[in-house]
Amino acid sequence: MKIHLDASCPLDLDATLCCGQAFRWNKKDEWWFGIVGDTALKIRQLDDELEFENAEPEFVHGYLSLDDDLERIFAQIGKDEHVKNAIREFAGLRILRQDPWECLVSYICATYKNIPAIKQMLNNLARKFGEKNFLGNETFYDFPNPEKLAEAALKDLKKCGLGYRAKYLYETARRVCEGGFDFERLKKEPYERAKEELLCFPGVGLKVADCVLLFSLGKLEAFPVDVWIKRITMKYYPNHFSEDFVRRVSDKRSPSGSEYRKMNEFGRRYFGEYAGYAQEYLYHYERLDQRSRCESSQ
DNA sequence: CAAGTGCCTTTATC
DNA sequence: AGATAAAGGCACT
Repeated sequence: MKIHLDASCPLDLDATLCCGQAFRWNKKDEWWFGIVGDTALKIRQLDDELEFENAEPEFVHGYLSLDDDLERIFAQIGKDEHVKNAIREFAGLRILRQDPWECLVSYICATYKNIPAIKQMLNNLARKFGEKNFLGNETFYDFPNPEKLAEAALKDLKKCGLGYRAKYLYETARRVCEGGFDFERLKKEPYERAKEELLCFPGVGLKVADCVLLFSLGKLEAFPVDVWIKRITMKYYPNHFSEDFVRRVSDKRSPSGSEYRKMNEFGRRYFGEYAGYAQEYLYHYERLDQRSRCESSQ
């Protein structure tokens, strides 16, 4: 199957799948392999052609958010040279529409971990608790649904490398099952309301909630502030804060709740209704930039 | 190769 | 309210 991308619908598949918003994609040769819901997917991009196996075009179109109007989004978030440079570099990075449950679990696990370790944990969970799924000669595992994880023993979750996060996942899975928690309903709630509900789950703080809102609930105004975004904000946008605030926040690793709220509100006010896109472009740009500095110094 | 640092933070406790 | 510490373990230098 193929989807033709014209100039009005840019896509950078590599940036989209490797920028750290989703953790279960792997690239082998030209092809990306992943599993979305219960659909194992093989996909590649050749210039303006998107080629894939095992899914309908509508499904791929939706997952990749090809209907997000990037022209309009760039016009709104392109407030300064920092974002504009990032847009120039990889225009076509898109926010995926992930499954909310998988996304919630992913970011509960992601706290205080690096991306390779997060991938490892999620793969362990899928291998241990997910259903087998085949595509060609390859075996994939679905991401385990709430029931599967709610049945899991705490020690088996720990074996997946979750550490102290295991008990948060254990408790969250139970609450989602018992309450029949409806993520689809959350998509219809406004940002603040949906955020409040997510914050009730153990292991979910302000940052994790913002990630789930942005990456799976369609709240493009969400502006997650992790260590990178904190550094970026203090480095490029210090004049939006008091000198004292910048000094205090720059010195420590993670912000307090009120400091988080200040940076989060800045992002949403300054970048507007698509602040989440600005966040992702800045995040990816800064990380690539640092990686290239490392490589060139070797 | 060992040891140190950092990691898309949250929670408990003072 | 606000600061501080503790919580796996893996990856990278």
